[in-house]
Amino acid sequence: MKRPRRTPRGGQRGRFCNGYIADAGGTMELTELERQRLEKLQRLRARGIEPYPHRVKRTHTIAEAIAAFETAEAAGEEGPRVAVTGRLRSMRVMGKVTFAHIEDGSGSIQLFLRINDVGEEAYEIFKRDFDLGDFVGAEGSLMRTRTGEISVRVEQVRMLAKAISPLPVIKEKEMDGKRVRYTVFSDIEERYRQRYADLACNPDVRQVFRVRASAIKALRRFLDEHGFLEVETPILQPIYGGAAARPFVTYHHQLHRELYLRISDELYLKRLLVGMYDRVYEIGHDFRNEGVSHKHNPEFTQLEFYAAYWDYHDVMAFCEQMIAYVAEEVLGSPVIHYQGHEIDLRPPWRRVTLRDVALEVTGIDYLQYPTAEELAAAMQVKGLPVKPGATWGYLIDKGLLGTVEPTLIQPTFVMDYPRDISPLAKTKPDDPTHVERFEYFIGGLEMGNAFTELNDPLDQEQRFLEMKRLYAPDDEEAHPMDEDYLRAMKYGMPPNGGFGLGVDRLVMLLTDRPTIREVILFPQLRAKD
RNA sequence: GGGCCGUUAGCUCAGCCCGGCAGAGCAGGGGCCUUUUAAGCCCAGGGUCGCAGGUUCGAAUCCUGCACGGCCCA
Repeated sequence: MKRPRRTPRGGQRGRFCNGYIADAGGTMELTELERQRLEKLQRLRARGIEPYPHRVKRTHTIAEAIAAFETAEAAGEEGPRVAVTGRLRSMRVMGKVTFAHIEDGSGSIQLFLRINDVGEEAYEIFKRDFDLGDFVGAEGSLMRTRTGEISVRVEQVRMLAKAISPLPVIKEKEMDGKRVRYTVFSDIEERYRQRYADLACNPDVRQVFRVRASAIKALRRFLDEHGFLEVETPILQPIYGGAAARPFVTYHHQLHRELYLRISDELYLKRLLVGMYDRVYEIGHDFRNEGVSHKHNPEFTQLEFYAAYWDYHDVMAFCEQMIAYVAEEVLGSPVIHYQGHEIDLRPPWRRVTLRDVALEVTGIDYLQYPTAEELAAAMQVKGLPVKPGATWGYLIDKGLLGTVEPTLIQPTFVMDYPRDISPLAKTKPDDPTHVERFEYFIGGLEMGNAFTELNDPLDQEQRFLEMKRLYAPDDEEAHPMDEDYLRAMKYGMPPNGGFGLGVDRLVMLLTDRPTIREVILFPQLRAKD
């Protein structure tokens, strides 16, 4: 929250020395450095130079300018004349000649300004009133300097947008072909709170979100090419469902009713199968009212798809192809590196039942302990975490699988889950205590969840009723009864396989980031103050 | 929810153990410098030491609480 002015102008010392950005009663407090820049801005205006002009002359992006020079050079021609624009990144003033770098979205280029070329007045203004971080335009011919760097021999330089606040300055140097950085903006909290500043001075962060965008594009392309229809379903829902999670609640004033922010897309997407779309998918945000951690953000991006006439084996085969395709498209290889591990995403992935992998890692065969009490006791003997009052399925899911999860580095399908934690999945034909469900893990992270979807309305109704019995009445993680969903299913839902993917986690994997906040542009943070 | 660590200049950090004038580099200001690239040299400036209490003649430093963040555990 902006605070009102604390003390009258003039008597203050320190960080917020001079109050406000304007005398007109603005509320932006200024630092010493900001005040100096504001003075420069006012000096520009006093000379009739608009620091925020409406229109810009630009003939080339910086990358285009460099390419144009190289073409001309190869043909033995003079360097072409260009007008380029960008953020001022460095300035080396050496008396009557100044070197600077500007950067745009395509790259950076050196400016070479001589007092003889730009004129005395313009040169002095540039030296005195232009700062690192300002957006500027430069016009002139391209050339190589004595050290061989392609540069603009500037004839005209213009202010395009004055920066009042100083960005952290990045200094870097080429050493053995590698870039060594000497100053950085690395305070994690401030990087997230001021992501714009993080992006403005950390090119590797910009790259993360480029990878993110191309991963999502690749997912879409793969699904589109396989006959899936992209749809949009409600985010505001009268009944939440499709996952075990606590929802966010909001209120519609005109309708006088509470609505929930969706925790998954599942029940609406499956309604569409009733409506005769064979293959549908949605990529969007789900919201879960839970704690934040290195792998959880309350708002996250999920891909879900549903395919009629598939079972979970078909989904597995499709999943491993899709993920390998995305890695190949985005990184150029299906073999990736995550947190020091080399991970091979090429199909086929390992397939193992939950029972077997839990036994392998924890030494507990949960079928030997058919009640929650027995299982909890066995887990305690092994020193595994046990939540008091947890159901049998919950113990298996959070306790056993939670222990297994970090060990699953290479892509792994963990199959066949207990029925009571999977109210929307079809039971196994030969084992009514388990369902045809899998979760898949890569790099020690759970990436998603899928099943042969339950399409028997009578069974589905039983499952909803069981949830009511198994969970405490106030447990919001219990799956609520959804009458309209049952009504849809009663019209006939084709057999189908469904699939979910945590897109943020996939991006973590592809960008080798250990925390979800590194791959979400504006992650949720506590309010400061 | 618990444990540990962090919060000092615009940025990155030292100082804290053992209390005694708040420091460095970069950035910014003034000066010199017409091919530099972490440009260089000279000069001067910049701080509510996260916030609130306590101990003390005296607290960035010791103690307590709180806030925010990080790591680990639940």
